[in-house]
Amino acid sequence: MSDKNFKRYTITSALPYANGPVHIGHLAGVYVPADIYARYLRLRGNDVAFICGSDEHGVAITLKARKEGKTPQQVVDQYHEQIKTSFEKFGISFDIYSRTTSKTHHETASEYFQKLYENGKFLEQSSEQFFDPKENQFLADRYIKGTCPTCSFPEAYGDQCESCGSTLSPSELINPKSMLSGEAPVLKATKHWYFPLDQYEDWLRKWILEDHKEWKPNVAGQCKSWLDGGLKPRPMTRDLDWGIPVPVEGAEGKVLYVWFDAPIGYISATKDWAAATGKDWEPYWKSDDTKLVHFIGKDNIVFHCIIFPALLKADGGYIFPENVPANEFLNLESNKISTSRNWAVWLHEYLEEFPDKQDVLRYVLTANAPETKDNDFTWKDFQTRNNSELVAIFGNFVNRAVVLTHKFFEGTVPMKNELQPIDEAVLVDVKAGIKSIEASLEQYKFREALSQLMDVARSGNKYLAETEPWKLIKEDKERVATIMNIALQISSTLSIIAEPFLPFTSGKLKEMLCLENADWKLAGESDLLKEGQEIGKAALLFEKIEDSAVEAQVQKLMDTKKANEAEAEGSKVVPAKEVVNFEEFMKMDLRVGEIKTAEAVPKSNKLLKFTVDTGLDQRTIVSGIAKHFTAEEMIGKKVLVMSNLAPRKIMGIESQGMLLFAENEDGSLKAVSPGSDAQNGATVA
RNA sequence: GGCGAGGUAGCUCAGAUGGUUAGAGCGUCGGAUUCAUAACCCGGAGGUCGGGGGUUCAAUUCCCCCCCUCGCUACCA
Repeated sequence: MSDKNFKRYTITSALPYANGPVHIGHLAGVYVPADIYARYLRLRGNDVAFICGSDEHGVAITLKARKEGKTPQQVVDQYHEQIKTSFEKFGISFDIYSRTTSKTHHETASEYFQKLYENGKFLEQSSEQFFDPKENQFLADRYIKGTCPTCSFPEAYGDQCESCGSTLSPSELINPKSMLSGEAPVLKATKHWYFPLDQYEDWLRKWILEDHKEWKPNVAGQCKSWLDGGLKPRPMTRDLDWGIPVPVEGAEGKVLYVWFDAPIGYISATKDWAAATGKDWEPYWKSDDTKLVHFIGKDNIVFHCIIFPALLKADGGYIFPENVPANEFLNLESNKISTSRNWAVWLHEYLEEFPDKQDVLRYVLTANAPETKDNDFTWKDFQTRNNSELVAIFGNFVNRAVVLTHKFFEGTVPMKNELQPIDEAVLVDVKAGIKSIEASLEQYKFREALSQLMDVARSGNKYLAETEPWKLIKEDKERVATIMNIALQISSTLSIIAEPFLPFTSGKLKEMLCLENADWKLAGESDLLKEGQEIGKAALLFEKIEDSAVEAQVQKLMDTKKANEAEAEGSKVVPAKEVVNFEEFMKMDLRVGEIKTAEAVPKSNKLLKFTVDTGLDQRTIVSGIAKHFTAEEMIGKKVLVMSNLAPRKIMGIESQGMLLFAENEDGSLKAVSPGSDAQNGATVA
C-alpha cells in the first residue's frame, strides 16, 4: 500500500469497444467499481480526473460495418452515442467520455508513435501476410474464411473457428477465401513496426513483481505468467484502412494497431477534459504526485500491465499506474455472458425496463462483484438483495426515522438531550463503520465496503429496536427527542457515505432530510442536522420488486436461449460438401482395422497413439480423441481407417493414416464400428 | 500438457506469519415486537474449510500428489 500523499488522481476505466452496447458484465467488472472509487475520492475533496471513452478502431468494427452495410464511422457513431447516454443515465460520473476517433486522439496517438519512431524504439520487420489480389488489400486474420481443419466447419475465421472454438491461423484453413472478394488470398510481403517488449522485461518484472506486491493475486499472477513465458516483439501497426494512419514514410495503407492507440486514448481524453475545463493535462500523466489507477476486466491485464506501461516507459515522460485492480468475469444465470448470443442484460434495456432503479443494479453488481473470481448474476438474487437488503434494512431504517419524527415532532429535528450509553455506543459504531469503509475502498474492496455501509444501517435499526421510541413517547418525550435526533443524524451519515455506491438514493435522502453540507469528512458527526430544522416528508427510497418483474426477465432469457437453440438447430448439420466424382472417391483407401495398442501421447491432452492392424500392416496412427475415449477402451476395437492419407507428423510422431469417427453437433465423437466379424483389411466402399 | 486464478455453511463471500467452540450477509427454523414497504430486533440449526498423503505437540492455514471450475497457451489429418 502506498502511503504517499498524492495531490491528484487519474482514474481510467477500460474504453468500451464501440461495436455493441454495454452490459452488466462490463458494469460489474469495470465501471461501477471505478465510479465508486472516483466518487469517493471527490467526496473527500481530492482532485480527480475520471477518464473514459469509446474505443472505435480495429478490425472488428470494419467487419461489423461490412456486415451491416454501413461505414465504420456510422457504426461507431451509433454505439458511441448509445454507450455514452446509458452511462450518463446510470450515473457513472466520468469527467469526460471521449472517443478514439476524435481529432485530439488521432493527433496524440500519432505523435506518440512518431516520437518513439524517431527515438528508435521500434524494429522494422517484413513478413508474409495474406493479401487479396482483387481488392488489392492485405487481410486481417478475421477477414479470411475457410474450412476449419478441426471440425470441417466451412465458415471458420482465420483466427478462430466459431463452431468448434479452436484457435487458428489463416494458413491452417482449408480453401481459404478472402471475405472481401471471395478470391483465394495469396501471401505477400509487408513491413511492420514492432515494439520490442522483450527489452522491457527486466524493468517490468521489477516494477510489477517487486515494487507492487500489493496488486491483486489474479493480476500479479497473470503478469508473472506472461513474464515467465518471455516477451516477444509485437507489431504495433496493421494493414487496414480504418484507424490512425502510421505517421511514417513508406507506411501508406497502414494504421496503428488498435491496442497501441486505445490506451493512449486515456491521455487524449484527459487532454480534451483539461481543455474544456481550463486545466493543464500534463500533471495528470506526468507528475509523480499523481496516482494513476486503471480499472479493467481480466481480459485486458496484459495490455494495461505489460504493453502500455512498456510504451509509457519507452516514451520516458510518463508516470505508471499505481494499481490495476482488474476484476474477473460476471456470468448471467450460470452462463457466460455473450454478445453474439445475446446472453446479457443490456444496460440500455435495463434502464428502460427498471426506470429509476439505477441504484438497485449498482448495489447488486457491487455486492456480487467478481473481485476475486468469476461470479454469477441471477435475477432471483437481484430481487432478494433489493427486497431484503435495500428495502428491508437501508430504506426501512430511514423510513422509520423520518416517519417517527413526523409523528412525534411535526417534522422538525428534535432537541438532543443528555446522551445515554446506548446513544454513545451507536455513534461510536457508526464512526467505526465509516473508518472500515474508507479502509476497504482504499484497497479496492468494494464488496466489503458496501457490506460495511449496510452494517451502518443495521446499527440504526438495532438502535431503534432497543430504544423503542414508539413506546417511550407516552412517558418521556424528552428522551424520545434525543433518540430521534440521533436516528436522523445516522440517516444523514448514511446519505453521505452511500453517495459513492448509491448516488441517486443519496441525493433523494439528502433532499428528504434537507441536508446541505455533505462532505465525507462530516459523516459520523452527531450534528449534521440542526435542532429545530425542518425535514421533508417520508418517501420510500426503494420499493419491492415483485416476482412478476423478475420472472419476466428470466423468461426473456429463456426466449433468447430458445432462439439460440433454434438457430443452432438450423445450422446443426454441416452443409454438404462439393460433389466428388467416382474416380476421386475411389482414390480413397478406406478399410477396416483393429486397434492393437493404444496409449496417451505425453504432453498432450487430446492425442492418443495407436498401433492399428490394417490387414496390410501394423501402423502407427495418432488421433485427437482423448477427450472422448480412453486408450484402454479402444484396444481391440474394430475401426474404420483412411489408410492412404499422406503421413503427417504430430507432436513428433508420424501418423500413417486417420481413424474415422462420427462427430455430433456438440463436438462429441461417436465410434463408427464395423461388425466384429469384419476382417482386418476389409475394404470399405 | 504448461502457466495463472479459484474450490470454506442451502446461496454469495470473509478468514488464517499454523494454535482455545472456523466467520458474515442472505435463505431457513423458532422467539419477541408493531414505529416501519408482513419490514426491523433476538436466538437456533446448518461446515470432516475439494480429495489423499506428508511436516508438526497442533493444518482448513505450510509441502507433495490428485480431482473440479474459469482464463491464457500448445498438440487435434
